[in-house]
Amino acid sequence: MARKTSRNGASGKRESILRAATRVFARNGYFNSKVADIAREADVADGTVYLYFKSKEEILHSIFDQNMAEAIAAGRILIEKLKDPGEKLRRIATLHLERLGADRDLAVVFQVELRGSTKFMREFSAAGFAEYLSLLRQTFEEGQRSGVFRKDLSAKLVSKILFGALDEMATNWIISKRKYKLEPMAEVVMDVFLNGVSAS
Amino acid sequence: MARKTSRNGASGKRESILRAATRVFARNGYFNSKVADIAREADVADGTVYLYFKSKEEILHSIFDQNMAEAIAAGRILIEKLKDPGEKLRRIATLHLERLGADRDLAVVFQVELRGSTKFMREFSAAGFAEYLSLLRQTFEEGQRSGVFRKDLSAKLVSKILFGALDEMATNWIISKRKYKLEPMAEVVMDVFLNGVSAS
Amino acid sequence: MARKTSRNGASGKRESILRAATRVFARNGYFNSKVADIAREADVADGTVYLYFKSKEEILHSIFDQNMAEAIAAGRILIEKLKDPGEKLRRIATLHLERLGADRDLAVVFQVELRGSTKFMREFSAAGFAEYLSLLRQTFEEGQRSGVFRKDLSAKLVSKILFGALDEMATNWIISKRKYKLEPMAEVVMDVFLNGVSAS
Amino acid sequence: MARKTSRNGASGKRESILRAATRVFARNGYFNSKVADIAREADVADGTVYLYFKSKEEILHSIFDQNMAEAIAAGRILIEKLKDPGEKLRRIATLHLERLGADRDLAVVFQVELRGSTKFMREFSAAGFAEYLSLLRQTFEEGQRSGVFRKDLSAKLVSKILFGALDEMATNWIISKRKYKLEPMAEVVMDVFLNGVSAS
DNA sequence: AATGAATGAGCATTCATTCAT
DNA sequence: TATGAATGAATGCTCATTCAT
Repeated sequence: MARKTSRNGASGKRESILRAATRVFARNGYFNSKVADIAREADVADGTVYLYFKSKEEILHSIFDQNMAEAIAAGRILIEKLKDPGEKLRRIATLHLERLGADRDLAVVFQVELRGSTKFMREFSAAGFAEYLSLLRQTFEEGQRSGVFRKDLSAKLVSKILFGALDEMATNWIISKRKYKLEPMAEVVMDVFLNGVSAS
Repeated sequence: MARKTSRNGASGKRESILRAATRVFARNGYFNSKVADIAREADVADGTVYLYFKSKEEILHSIFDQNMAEAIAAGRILIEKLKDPGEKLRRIATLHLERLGADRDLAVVFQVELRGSTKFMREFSAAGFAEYLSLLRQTFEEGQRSGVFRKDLSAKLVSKILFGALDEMATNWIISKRKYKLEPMAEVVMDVFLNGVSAS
Repeated sequence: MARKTSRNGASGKRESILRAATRVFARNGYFNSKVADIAREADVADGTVYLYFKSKEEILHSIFDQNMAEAIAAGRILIEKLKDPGEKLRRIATLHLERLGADRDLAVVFQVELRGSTKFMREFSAAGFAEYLSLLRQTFEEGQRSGVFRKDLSAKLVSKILFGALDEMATNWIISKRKYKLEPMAEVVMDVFLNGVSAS
Repeated sequence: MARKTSRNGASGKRESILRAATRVFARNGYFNSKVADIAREADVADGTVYLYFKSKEEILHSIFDQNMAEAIAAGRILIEKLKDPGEKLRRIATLHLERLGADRDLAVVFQVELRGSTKFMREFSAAGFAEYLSLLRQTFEEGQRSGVFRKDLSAKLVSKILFGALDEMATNWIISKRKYKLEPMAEVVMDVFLNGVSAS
């Protein structure tokens, strides 16, 4: 038991720093956050941060990578058993806004802090983001093949349109002064989207 | 005459700094750009920048404000004479991507550099951006009243969906390794969008 | 006059930092000296140091380069009019210990702080130091040609022996607890040295 | 037996760390060498270093102390049976350069790394170095009494001159780009030196 | 004796901004 | 208006040392 706690304590420290960083970045912005702030929030010494991450920037990237990987994995499992491509996209869209809506700090980091550099945007594009877009595109193409979606549309472009719409919902939710649930927005987006891309 | 030249010289210097800053921000990112870089690029002394702008941040905001105001004004003129709300939206969308597609540096600043702070995102929301969304919403509502657009949709949400889709087109164009024209993307977006929101 | 003061003030700032650094390095050692200490001692802001020097290390190198160049120039002038090579070496040796003996801080930097890195030792060797050794060697060779010095000795080795002996005098003077004049040591060294290398 | 092995193992570890440190210091310089580097090179854990040495600085001092003590002991044995003071000094000088010439890493530590701090230079002076100089001085005085060396010279100064000359040979050997044997330099130094200090 | 994870003090350098000229 | 030398606050990262195991 003690050993298990110890083991958890060890790997838990990495997680702890990651969660602390998400809170701190969301609160102050990436550039205004000091590594010392993150360390204090995670209740570790400054130097300890560097036992788990090479740099402040790597922390930011790790937040993205880890969450993106989880989201994609969750999405794949969710649609695995479904047949209807439209329904699949609906589930993915809902999951997208559900996850961000469940953790405002994470949402701020994803919608705001991660966007501030061309450098990151390129890696962002290259890494998990491309895979996410790819998941959308493949599902759309499936629908095109099965005849439920218009074949005259570029699946690639269409998936960007869908992503852009969802992304804007999330960003607006972040900066909005009003409190509302993010996840239901998925329905509206999918209503317009599916209506726009359906065959016949 | 001398005074007029002087006036022009002065305002010309402000413009010159703004253009220089756009290039520098696009090249190095806002946080990595030094005021001294901007001054050198604009061919003025460091201190001169502060005769026209209160801070480095104000330069960034001015780039946004000025371009946003121009874009909205241009958009209003463009749709003034048009009757069809769908056509109006199409023109606005095309203008949106046309302007960004015509100036990659400006596009980088708009799509990347301006996104990196919650602080700015809020002001961004408060200022010209709200007005732009409002232009989209009013035009959509016009279409709802005239019966061409579905009345069961929230105009506010729908305008965000459209903006998000266009915004994503622009961002992808920035980070894409491939060279292509941005402006034609407006057609595809409008195709899906109008199909999705049209009544009947 | 005011302009002259101003001009001096400008270039004087560089000198001022150099002198301050010599004092600080001598007092605390190079590695324990903070740039902030140097700035305070020179009565300028921390950042001002970097208007005149690229790095802390460059300050150390500049102290060496500048003083070495001065010493060599002074040495050349001193021996210019002399005929006897033995007398020339005697004058150089005296100047060597005179200069170091006149400025204990400078001596500490030369004898101790500059020696602490192979990196510097190589540059040290490559730069002014080589020129100094060369001055000794040429003078010795002159004496060999004129028949006053033994021809069976390697001028290069002999000049290192002389330098080593003088260098050790200086180092011992630095670390000695007793107060004594450094410069007179030159006589003793030259006595043994000239006696050791004289022909016949 | 087990205990003896254990004892050997233990003291062997101390030696191992000392040798590792000599390599590491020679390679990177004292200030750029991390205790972790030394530990890795010695194949022990970081903390283990502190079971044998109080601090990083103590390691450096131990390298000096241990080698200096060995060198002096070896020197004493070497001259024990000799009669001629000149021959004694010759043997000591040769041993001096022989030892350094046999271990370049050790030579780098002795000639470069140990010189970088006034603090150490003082202790350096106080400790084994003084004893070494004293050995030279006593031998020289022996020669003065027996009439082979000039009586008008200060034995203390003369021993510093000899040390300085040998020291410079060693330092030059370290920083030289050319590969050559260090030990033969002793002959040349002794030639000049003995010629310079011999009576009549 | 040995380990190595954790600590936290310490610092060179940058750069937005000011202001005397 | 324009200059650019001077300022000084601000911080990511390193690494010698400790100590619980």
